[in-house]
Amino acid sequence: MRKTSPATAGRRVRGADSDARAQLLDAAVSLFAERGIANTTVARIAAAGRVTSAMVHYWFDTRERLLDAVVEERLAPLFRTIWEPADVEHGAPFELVQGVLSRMFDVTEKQPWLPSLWLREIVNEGGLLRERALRHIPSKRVAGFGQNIGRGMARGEVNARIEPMLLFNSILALVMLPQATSRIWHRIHPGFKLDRVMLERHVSALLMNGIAGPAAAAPARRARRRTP
Amino acid sequence: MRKTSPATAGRRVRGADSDARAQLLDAAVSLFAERGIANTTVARIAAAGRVTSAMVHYWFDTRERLLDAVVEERLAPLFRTIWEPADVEHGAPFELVQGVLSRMFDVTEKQPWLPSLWLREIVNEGGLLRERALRHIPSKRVAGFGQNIGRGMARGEVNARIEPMLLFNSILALVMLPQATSRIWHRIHPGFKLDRVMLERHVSALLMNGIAGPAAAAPARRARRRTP
Amino acid sequence: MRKTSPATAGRRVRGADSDARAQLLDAAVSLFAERGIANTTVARIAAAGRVTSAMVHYWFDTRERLLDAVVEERLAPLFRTIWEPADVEHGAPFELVQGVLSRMFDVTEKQPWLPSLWLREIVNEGGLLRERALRHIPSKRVAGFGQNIGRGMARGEVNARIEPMLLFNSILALVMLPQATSRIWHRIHPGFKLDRVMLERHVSALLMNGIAGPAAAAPARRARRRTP
Amino acid sequence: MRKTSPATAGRRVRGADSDARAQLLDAAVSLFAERGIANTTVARIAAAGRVTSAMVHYWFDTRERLLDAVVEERLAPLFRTIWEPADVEHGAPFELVQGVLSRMFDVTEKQPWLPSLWLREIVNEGGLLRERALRHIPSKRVAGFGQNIGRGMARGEVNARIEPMLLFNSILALVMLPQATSRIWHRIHPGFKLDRVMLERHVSALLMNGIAGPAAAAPARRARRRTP
DNA sequence: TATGAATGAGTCTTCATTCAT
DNA sequence: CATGAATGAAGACTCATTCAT
Repeated sequence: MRKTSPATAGRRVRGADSDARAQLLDAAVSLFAERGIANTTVARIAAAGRVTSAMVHYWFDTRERLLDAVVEERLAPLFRTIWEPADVEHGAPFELVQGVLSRMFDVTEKQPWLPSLWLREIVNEGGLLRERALRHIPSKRVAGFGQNIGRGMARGEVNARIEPMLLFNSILALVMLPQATSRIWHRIHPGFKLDRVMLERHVSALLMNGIAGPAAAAPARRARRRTP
Repeated sequence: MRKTSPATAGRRVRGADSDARAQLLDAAVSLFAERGIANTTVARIAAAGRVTSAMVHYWFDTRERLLDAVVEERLAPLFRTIWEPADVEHGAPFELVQGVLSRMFDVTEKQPWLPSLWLREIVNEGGLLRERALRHIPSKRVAGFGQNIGRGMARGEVNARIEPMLLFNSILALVMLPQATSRIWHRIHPGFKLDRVMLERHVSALLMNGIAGPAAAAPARRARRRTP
Repeated sequence: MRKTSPATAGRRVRGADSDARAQLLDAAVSLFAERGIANTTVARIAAAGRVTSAMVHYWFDTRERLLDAVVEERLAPLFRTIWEPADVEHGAPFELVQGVLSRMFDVTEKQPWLPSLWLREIVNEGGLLRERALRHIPSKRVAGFGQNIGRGMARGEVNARIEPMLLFNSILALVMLPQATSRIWHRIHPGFKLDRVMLERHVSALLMNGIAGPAAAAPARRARRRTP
Repeated sequence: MRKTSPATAGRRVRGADSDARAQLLDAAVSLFAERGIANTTVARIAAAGRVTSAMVHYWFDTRERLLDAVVEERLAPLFRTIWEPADVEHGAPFELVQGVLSRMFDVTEKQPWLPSLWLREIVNEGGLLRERALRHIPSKRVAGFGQNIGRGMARGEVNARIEPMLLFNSILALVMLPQATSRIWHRIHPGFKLDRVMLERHVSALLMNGIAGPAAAAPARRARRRTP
């Protein structure tokens, strides 16, 4: 028997009810980021949303479907925000990187739970959202991003020692890890305060210089170096 | 009232038993890396070690103590390997970075489970080994590493736009994330094969150029490029 | 403190609502027969009646009272139909049996859910309607039926090897079981189609000959035996 | 992860452990007969076996597998006992019926839970063991039984008004229903005591005379009918 | 050392029931 | 009449842990 419930019926749009649902999704997403999915019970999510766990099942049917909803309604839109504006076909490598980078910072500024979730539950081994999220990651664009960098490298604009296919991974790492781990660094560097501006400058400096590299900085020399 | 068992008695009994114990630790560490600690039951670890879960309790008493053992006997030595040779007081920034970097690669080559565990269970929010591991992380050295970079920056050797306190985090990210997430990238870039040499070159290129920065890399050259 | 609702107020309000109520009772009775009472949720009954489960409670207050209603409004009338015309005091055994038999067939033809419900939920051990239904079963008549057969046996009209008190049970069994189990027999005898005429002939043949017995089958002989 | 447990490991034969398992199966089978499967919780079965419900899962893994075990280890052997000795190819109809009949009585005498279970959970609509049990019912033999009766009828040995395909159903009904419903008849006929001898005589009388029919009761006439 | 049997506490899920609207 | 939202009380199942052997 399929019950008549928001979980299965066509989604409703009117305010009140989506509120409860949305609040639960928010609670879920925060807790998942803080404690990990496997370590977060339905009851805890319910408590964070000031309802009983029966209500979580009322809105999402099962824990698994709650995970589906998290991916489809919270993560997928962010992936789109990051990737849709990227023109991996024609964009210049540096602008492409810069664009992805700043959109990632925009997104994580508003959704502070994202870094932790992305690292632990999506890309890391055994991440509990991996399969689900993969369907919403624009694989072609991500691959296209790598190829774009590769073309830039072939044209001598990009540091030849980096690996184009790994670049996005590196960006992800540089942007997300500090944000997913900020608490532990406070312990190691007491008094240290991470903010977006500082982090963005740091990452941008590392990446942009890293990509450019000595070769790109003086393409002439490389030719010369080879000719003697 | 506490039973006499290897878990509580003085460690290192004789050859045979340390074997069983060591095998269980290996199994645990692999499974934790593959699936996450919260998602790995004692029974599963036991099965991977070809024993019953009662034996896991015989050797480690409780699940919590097993986590202690993982940190103390598997992680702590690796931390020492990475950090002990680092002379954060007197070393030159670039050599320091290079050293840490290559030791991290050495270590992860032999312990492929390390990256996933490090990211998910140690540094990430809610990591289940965080507190335990923190006691074994040489906080002073890590902080000293940042200060060393900071001094390098003051001397104009290091790109002024990076953030010294964040540098080790960035190194960790660049070295570990690709290794903790390799399977998902195979899906996005089919046929792509990650190996140590490639990764080390990539990370090294990004980092070294990134740290050096335009000014430090060849300040004269940039001027030239602009003048023509 | 009890709310004003059709469930508690005097029954029979007006056309429209009794319709909804009657539909729910029909749905309930069908589902109970198909799947068993313990295996049928209020929500499922509601769905079958195209309403919400809250409406089931509106009409019947609780699940238990719904069972009461099923017995009182659906089963009891059928019991009366079957038993009221039976004159267990003066009727002749064969006619009595024949009468009960054909009324059972009449009733089950119109209410195909009856056999399953009767067997599983009324007479079988642990039947969930047993207590409720017992109040509506004309025990005296059923007992009287047995006694009537007993008298017939004493008069030599009825096979002496049968047990009068068991006869109604046997009738019930022969009439109801095939109808409550028709689907499984289709599987064993593919192509077999059970219809009322066939079943009634079969049951009647078994019973009538069975009751009559060898003696009754040749009354002439018995008469002769007596006359000499 | 598959746990190492009796539920999945190859069955053990040594006394002690099978004991606990067998006791639980016994408890299950009794409770299912008394109260119906849908109305019997795992905890209740556990309590009847003087253990916790975790132990039921230890031995049977899931409730569903417990049902499998009930069918395979308790019901299937009884089906075999009843059907294996039946020679539906060559046996004479009356002997065949007599044989099946007495084996059914033998079996139900030792397993008093059988009738209720058989009627409610196997043959009745929505019986929770139907699919499982069907795999162990020797359909060919049951069908062959009907055909045997049919051939007897063609030879004029069997009452032509009965339906051969329905005969086994009728036997089942006559044998099982009284046993599955004995408690309710005590209420209707106070002081009535059902015992095997009485029931067997009754059923046998009904059936044997029923099958034989008027013709068989006076074989002379049949001969005559054929001669003209 | 090693195991099988056992358990208590917790987790997900279902369901009858209530109630404001 | 009718519903959607909400809940408490079960019920199935899992798991770390214990213990006699």
